[in-house]
Amino acid sequence: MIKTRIAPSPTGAIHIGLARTALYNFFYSRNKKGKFLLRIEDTDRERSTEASLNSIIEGFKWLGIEWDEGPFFQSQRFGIYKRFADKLIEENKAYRCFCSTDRLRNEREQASKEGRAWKYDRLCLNLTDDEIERKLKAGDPYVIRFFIPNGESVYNDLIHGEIRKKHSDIEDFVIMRSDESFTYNFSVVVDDALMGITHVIRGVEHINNTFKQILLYKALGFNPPLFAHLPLILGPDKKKLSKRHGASSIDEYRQDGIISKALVNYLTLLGWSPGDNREIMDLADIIALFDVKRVKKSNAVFDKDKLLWMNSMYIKEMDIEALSDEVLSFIKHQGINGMLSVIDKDRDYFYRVLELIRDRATTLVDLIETARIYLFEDYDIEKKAMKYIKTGIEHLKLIKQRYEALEVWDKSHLEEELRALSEERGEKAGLFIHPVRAALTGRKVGPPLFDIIEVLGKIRTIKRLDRVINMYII
RNA sequence: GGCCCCAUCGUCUAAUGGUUAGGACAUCACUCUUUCAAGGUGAAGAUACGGGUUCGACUCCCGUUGGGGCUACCA
Repeated sequence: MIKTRIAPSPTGAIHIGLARTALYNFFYSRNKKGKFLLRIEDTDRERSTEASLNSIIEGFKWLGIEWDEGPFFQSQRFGIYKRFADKLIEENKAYRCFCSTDRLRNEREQASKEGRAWKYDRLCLNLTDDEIERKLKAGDPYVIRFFIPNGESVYNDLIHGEIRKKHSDIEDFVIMRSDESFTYNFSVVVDDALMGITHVIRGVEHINNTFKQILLYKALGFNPPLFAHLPLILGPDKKKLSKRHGASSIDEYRQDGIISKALVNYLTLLGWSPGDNREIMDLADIIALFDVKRVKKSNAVFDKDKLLWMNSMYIKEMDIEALSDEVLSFIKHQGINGMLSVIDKDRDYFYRVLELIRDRATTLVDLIETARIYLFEDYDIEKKAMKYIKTGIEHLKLIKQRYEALEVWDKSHLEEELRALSEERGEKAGLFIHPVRAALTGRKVGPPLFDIIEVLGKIRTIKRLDRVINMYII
């Protein structure tokens, strides 16, 4: 059985790249009927935070990502790593290094100034047992470095094919820090091996690490898993997407009123496509079709416009109940006051309002702002709408009288009545239509007028017309 | 600098070595229409460059250029 994992480090909110990697791992495991696990890589004590951990878990849940095992925490597994590190030292596959960070930094700086490459010079490899013993006794701080043997490594990347690298290009990297915590490359190998991960799917920035890790797998006596390296998601400037680019965490999109299904759908298509021209796909479709073999090699620029378009498609085409649920949970998540009780009072009316306004909304924020107008009677009247009202005040009075007397309240009767009135007066229907929309919604533009009036119902309509007319009586 | 990865419209992408190089977003035009959208129709828009291999190359090989990533006691 295959097993994949997502292994975030809790040093910030879920950014777009992490979300997509998680999604691909999740899809792949589901497609292959395997398992998917969550592991928190909190070996960096300095940067890991509880807040970040919570927002990652909450974010994955929002995206609909479900893990079968975990979360596991690397910070709780140092004992395990220690055993394997000790074993490597015993077998002379790793060694203690007492070099000061100052010396290392100076060497590196000097080398880069002279335009030459530098890797650790193995000074401490030549230490005699006596010297090591003495330093240990003196309590000198040390790190453990992994000894890179001579040779070359090759592996077959599921996306990129065969990639090779000479060991002479890899340095004896640190696996245990001087504070006895373990570095990423080491803990990730021990964990992936022990947890039975069969497929490691992650960003291309890890290709170089892959060779270090494969060497570690072998030194430790484990079989390496299969690797698939995903293309990067870039900002508009074609640099790796980051905080610099504005909204780079999924939380920001959530707050902007993006529906998680739309975000998932969009992210899925950044680097992968099913091969036919399908774009709008639900989770079941994606899982059924997903395969890492179809993942692109080249990086992709994140296009917010297309995300917004996709979000608007979801808003337009979702079941009305599902859309309502999205709106409700958004309101709760954002802590918007006063709306929930009004919606609950008349759920059917809310559905009709959503149906009326959904076509014109791009985000949940738009949707809620517009819904407000229909839900509350104290809606504001925009300047542009006010102009229509001013010039059309007499028409408003006339149509109000007619509508008060109207018995069948549906859009065809409403339209008939208004058109009859305008014809009687030899005027264009627009002279009525525009002021009425302006009066009823406070907006110059919006849905077709008779749809608005039908949804509003007779009571609200008359009340709203009165309110506006009265503004001019005083 | 060294190592590694990548290269189709502005962007996301499709194309067993044989297609008028397809679709989507964005843009523009037309259409529908009481407004604004949506929808419909259409336009414009790409194989980075140079060499090979081949009857035939977006596709395979080499080089150039360009872009990106990594180069820590971060992950």
